[in-house]
Amino acid sequence: MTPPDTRTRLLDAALAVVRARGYTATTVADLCAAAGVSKGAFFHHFESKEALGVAAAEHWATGTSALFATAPYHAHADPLDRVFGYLDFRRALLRGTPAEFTCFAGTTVQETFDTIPAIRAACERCIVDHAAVVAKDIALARERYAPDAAWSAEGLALHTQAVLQGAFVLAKARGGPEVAIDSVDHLIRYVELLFNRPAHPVDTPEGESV
Amino acid sequence: MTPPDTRTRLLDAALAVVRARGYTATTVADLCAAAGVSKGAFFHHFESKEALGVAAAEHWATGTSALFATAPYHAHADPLDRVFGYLDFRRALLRGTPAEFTCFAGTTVQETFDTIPAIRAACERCIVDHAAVVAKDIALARERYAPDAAWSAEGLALHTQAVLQGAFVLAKARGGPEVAIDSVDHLIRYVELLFNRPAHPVDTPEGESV
DNA sequence: GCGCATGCACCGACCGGTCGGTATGGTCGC
DNA sequence: GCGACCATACCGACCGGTCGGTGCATGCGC
Repeated sequence: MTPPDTRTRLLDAALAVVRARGYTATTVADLCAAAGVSKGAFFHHFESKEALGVAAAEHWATGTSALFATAPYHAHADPLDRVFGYLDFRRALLRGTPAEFTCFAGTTVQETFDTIPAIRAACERCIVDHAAVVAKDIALARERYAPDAAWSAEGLALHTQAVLQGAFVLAKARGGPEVAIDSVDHLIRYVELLFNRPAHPVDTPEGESV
Repeated sequence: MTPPDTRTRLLDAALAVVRARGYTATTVADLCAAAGVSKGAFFHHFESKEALGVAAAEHWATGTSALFATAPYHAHADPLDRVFGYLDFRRALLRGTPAEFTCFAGTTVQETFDTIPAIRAACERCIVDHAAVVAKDIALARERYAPDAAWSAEGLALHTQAVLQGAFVLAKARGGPEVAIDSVDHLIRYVELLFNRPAHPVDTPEGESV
């Protein structure tokens, strides 16, 4: 296991520190300290703090898309089962402190949407691209189970992301994940109602891993 | 119409500037310039930037609770009509730029939840107290129309706030209110399904005011 | 195998500017 | 003339960013 290189260490540090303290409050010195590198190394790899912000958003997208791509719910043959599997998976991730389970892109875009266009755009791609992945299974499920529904797969996928982002905000305000879990439960109930599939079999693991 | 006093001008400026730029990125000088007062005036009325943040959250709570208390949807005799009236009202507020329609408390708590406990707590009160107001009508509607429901009025009220907060995040990422409106539409559909009242009469005004 | 030139990764002291906050003095209603 | 209110000059700390320099891996002539 080779240790991550300096650039990756800085990006990982950015994800952790910014999620806890926010983008603006995070200083370059903070990131260097967290990554264990010098300021010279920072500006060798990134031409500015803004450039790091953009790169960190892309790094976040890479990490999360890998996490979801390898998640076990893809094994379901039925697309609607995969949709519920995705939601259960998101629900199961709501553990620990808010800084640990909340979203880098959502946090960062709130601070930068009006002042740093490049970072806003990078965060938008993060969220929209992930929603597009979710929308694929929703579209298949809609085609099979609700072809005449008044809502679109893309719109419902974006709504799932909105609920999650809002759940993160409330969890931060409250100081714990419970309120976020409750909100995701409402989202799951909504999807059950949309597809007329009440009380889907929750595969909440008893002996869980990670 | 007497002009607002210095303290109120600073608080109003804080709501506007922080919603656009974020709490950390907003400097005391920014606030003084926006309010048209001197730095001495600022520190006469607030002992620190943090104290202003707490006061601004309370100022925000005061303003929003007044806005919702005087909204026309309270005229409905039926509590469920008031719930839908509230959601329609929230939907109608989603106009203009994200900085104009998003929430001071939600924005600020994202930056400060892990670093400034007093501000986190003030923002939590903002959101939770507002949810409690909404929960009252939901509780009455639940009692009348869905007494055996598996969800609580308080939980559903918090979920409405989560959807709105998440809708704000997506609107900031996208740069406009459309995606937020779509998400609120999903929320309205969810409540319709919960109460078995499909396609409630939307009082979307054609000749609208404010 | 050796000496040396080259270039990349990295270091950390340093810069101008800005931060939140303070000290002091003036103005004005009572 | 006194206290509430506000203006202004100013402070030390810290910000993002720069820059001259160092250590080390590599390539190459011989």
